[in-house]
Amino acid sequence: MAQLQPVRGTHDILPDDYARFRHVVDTARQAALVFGYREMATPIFEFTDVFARSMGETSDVVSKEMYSFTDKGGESLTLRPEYTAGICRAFISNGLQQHVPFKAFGWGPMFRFERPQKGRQRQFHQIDVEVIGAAEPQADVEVISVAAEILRRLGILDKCVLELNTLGDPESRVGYRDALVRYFSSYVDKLSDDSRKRLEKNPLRILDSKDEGDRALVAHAPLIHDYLTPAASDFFKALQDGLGASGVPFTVSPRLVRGLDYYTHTAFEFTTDMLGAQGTVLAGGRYDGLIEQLGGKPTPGIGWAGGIERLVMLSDPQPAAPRIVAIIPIGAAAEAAAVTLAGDLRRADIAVELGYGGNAGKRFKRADRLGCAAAVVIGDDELAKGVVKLKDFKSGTEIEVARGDLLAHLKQDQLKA
RNA sequence: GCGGGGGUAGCUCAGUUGGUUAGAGCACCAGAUUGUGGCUCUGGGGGUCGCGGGUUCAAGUCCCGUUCCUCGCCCCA
Repeated sequence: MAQLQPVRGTHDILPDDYARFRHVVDTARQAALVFGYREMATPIFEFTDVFARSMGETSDVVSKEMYSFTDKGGESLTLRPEYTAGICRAFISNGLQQHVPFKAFGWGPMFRFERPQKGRQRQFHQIDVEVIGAAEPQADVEVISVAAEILRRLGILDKCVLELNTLGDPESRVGYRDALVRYFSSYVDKLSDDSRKRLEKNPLRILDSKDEGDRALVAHAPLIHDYLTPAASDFFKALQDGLGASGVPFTVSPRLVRGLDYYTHTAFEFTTDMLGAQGTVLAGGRYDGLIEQLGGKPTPGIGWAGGIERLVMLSDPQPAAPRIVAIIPIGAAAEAAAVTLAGDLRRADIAVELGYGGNAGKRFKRADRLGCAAAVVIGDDELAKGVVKLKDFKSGTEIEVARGDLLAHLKQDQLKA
C-alpha cells in the first residue's frame, strides 16, 4: 500500500473510470441540449456568503460541511458544496434577467466535509440543470423530464423510482409546519433524540426519519396536502398532469422533504435501492425564494443535481474503446517513414499509436494489449515497394496496401477515431 | 460528529496455538521466437505486512494509539 495517499474522501479518476465518468457527463449534456438547455460553468469557489445566505446559516451543510478558507486578501471563500447557489449568483451578477427563462446545464466538482462512504466523497461531482425565471409548473415538468431522459439514455431509469412531493407555497408551508409541530409536540417523549432536535430546527425533517418509533408517529402525522392553498394545490396538480402527459412515471411521497431552506412547491428525488444508504441518485426542486435571498429581484427557479459517481456506479461498464491503429516500423529506415505516416493519418482523425521502441514482437504485443484494431507494418521491403502491410487484429489477416491507398482503406474499415 | 467491520505484492487473497529467509493466482518484465500479437513453456523483478509505540528470547499474528477504506446514523447527489 502506498504511503502517499490522496486527501481523505478524494479519489483519482484513472482512464478506465474516466471513460465511464465522461460517458455520464456527455449523455447528460446531450439530453439537456435536446431540451434547449445550454452548458455553462461557474467558479468552483465563491464568497462564503453566497452559500451561507442561500442555504441558511443553520443548515448542516453550511454549519459543518463547508470547505471555507480565508484567502491572502482576507476574503472568506468557500469551495462550492452545491451548484445552484453559484448559478443563481451568476444570474444576478451577469444581469441575465432579460434572458428568462434562463436554462442552464452544468457539471463539475463539489466539496463537502463529510464522513466518506461508498457513493459519498469529500470531492464529488454533479451534473446540474436549472431553469431560472419560470414560475409555471410546465417548467417543473420539463426539468424533471430532462432528468428522466438522461437516466433513460444511461440505461438506468428502470433501476430508479421518481418520488414526488410538494412543499407548497410559503403560506401553505407555514400552516403545515405549525400543524406538524403541534402534532409531534404531543408525542415528544416518544420521539427519537434526533427528531426532538429536528422538532425545533427543522420539523419537516422528522417526516423522513429512519427511526422505527418515529416512523410509527409519522404514519399518522398531518399531511401537507391538507394544508395547501388552492394555488399551491393547483400547481401540484398541474405538475402531475404534465408528468403524466410526458410519460414520466412517479409516485407521490408525502414524506419527501428538503433540507435546504430555499425550496418551495416541487420536491423530487430519483432514488435507487442498489446503492445502500446513498440511494438518492438525482434530486431537486423549486426554489422561488432563492434569488431574492441572494439579493436579486424576486425570481422563481427550479433545478436539480445528480451525483456523477452514483450514476457511474449504476450504469454499465462503458463504451467501446476507440479504434486505434498501431504503426509498427521495422528497421531504422522505416522509423522515419512511420513518423511521417502517423502524422498523415492523425491529420485525417485516425487514432494512431506509434510505439517508442522494441522489436516487432514487442510492438505487436503492445498493440494487442492496447486493443488496437489493426497494425500497419512498414519495413525495408515495404519501403522499397512503396507499400505497407495492413494487419487486421481480429481476423489475423494481412494484406499489402499501396501507401497512397492506406488512408482510404482505413476509413473504409471505419477506423476513424 | 457517533457506532460496527477491515487494511499482507499493481489486483484478488492465503498465512495454523506468536517461531528461522512472508506465499499463491492474476498482472508486469525477459527469454524460447532479433519481420508478427493472442495460446503455451521457462525464468525474473516487485513487500518498511497502512503508520507509530508496547509486550516478548521471538510479532504479519497479541495490546494501545493513529490513519485510510468500508457498513450504518446524522446529513445529502
